[in-house]
Amino acid sequence: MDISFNDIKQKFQGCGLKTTPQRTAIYDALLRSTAHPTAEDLFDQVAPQFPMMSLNTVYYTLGVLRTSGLIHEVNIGHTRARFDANLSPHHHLICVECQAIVDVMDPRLNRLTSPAGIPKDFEITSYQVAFRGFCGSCRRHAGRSINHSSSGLHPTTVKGGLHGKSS
Amino acid sequence: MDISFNDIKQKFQGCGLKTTPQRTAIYDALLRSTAHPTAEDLFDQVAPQFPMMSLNTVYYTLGVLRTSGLIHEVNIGHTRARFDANLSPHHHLICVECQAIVDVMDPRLNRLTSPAGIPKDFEITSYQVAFRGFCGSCRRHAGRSINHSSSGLHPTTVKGGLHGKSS
DNA sequence: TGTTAAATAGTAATTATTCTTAAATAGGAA
DNA sequence: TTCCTATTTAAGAATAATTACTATTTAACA
Repeated sequence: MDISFNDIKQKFQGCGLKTTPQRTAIYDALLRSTAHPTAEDLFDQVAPQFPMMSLNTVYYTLGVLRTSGLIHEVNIGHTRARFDANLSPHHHLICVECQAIVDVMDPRLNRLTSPAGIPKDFEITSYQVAFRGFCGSCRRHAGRSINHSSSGLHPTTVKGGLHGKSS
Repeated sequence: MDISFNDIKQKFQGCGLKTTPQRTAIYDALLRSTAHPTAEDLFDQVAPQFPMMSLNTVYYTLGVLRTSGLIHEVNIGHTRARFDANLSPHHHLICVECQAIVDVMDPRLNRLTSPAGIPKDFEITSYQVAFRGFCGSCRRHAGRSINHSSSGLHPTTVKGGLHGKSS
């Protein structure tokens, strides 16, 4: 996920965006991260290089990048927006304790077929699976043992498909 | 999805909750709805019966019901929380234009298996698929024709499983 | 190099939600 | 049935995240 300044400049130009130092730094920070940072996370990360920068600029920049399709907004809970520069189709694993978001790149999840029983005139343009649970450190901290049956998930990966046995 | 006052009373008692008129009305309104209303939606719906009620009570009540496991909070975007009294496992279809949320009950979606490539110590407790797109009325209003290929979804439902052909 | 539309930074405003507190009340005990 | 108490309600204040407004600055193009 390494990218040069010129790559970023080209992407910005391709979207008709000016290449400013702040914008470049924010987008670069997001490209380097897999943690799905908040606007404030990015501000904290970039602010040392730009002592005059305002949090507002981060929000504005993220809005522009999102509108241009260079980044995605990921929402887990309604408290704050999280951002992601990984545009390849993927899904998320969310720790309900510490709110960590981990990318799930299993390509089989990208082959779901249209669900049954939905309005015929609804046009689906994308979908995402959000897996929720407890990350390792939160689980250990709480003294939880793993109990896969509670998820409704099959404990092991089934070769060749995402479905379990028909019930 | 019809439920009597005594059913509600029993559910509240089972969770150690007092059966107050406001709480009953809020939960009843949520049970009758499939629109995944916001706290304010519910307030508007219930307020005529309780002119003195405050929005605060709705928030408090929804918090109590959620903690008791009687309702779920559904988040689409970070702007506001939406609520759902439908506890049976299901998924959602979200209109990115008008923010409508439609339940997707296709049982095949409840049989996904553990995704590959995730940390071994992460315990998944649940998952949900969020399908995004344009509902009929928003699509017609914007003059969009249906283009299923943009979703990565197979246009037709494949009998017997959720996966498409292996590529 | 000059021009201009876009971007930045600072401040204020807005929105959704939570906190605090006092009064009211449901539900169990006497 | 009446009393007691913890819970619930309502009202207003407070908070957190985000957006709006505006003057200044700057990147990109001519």
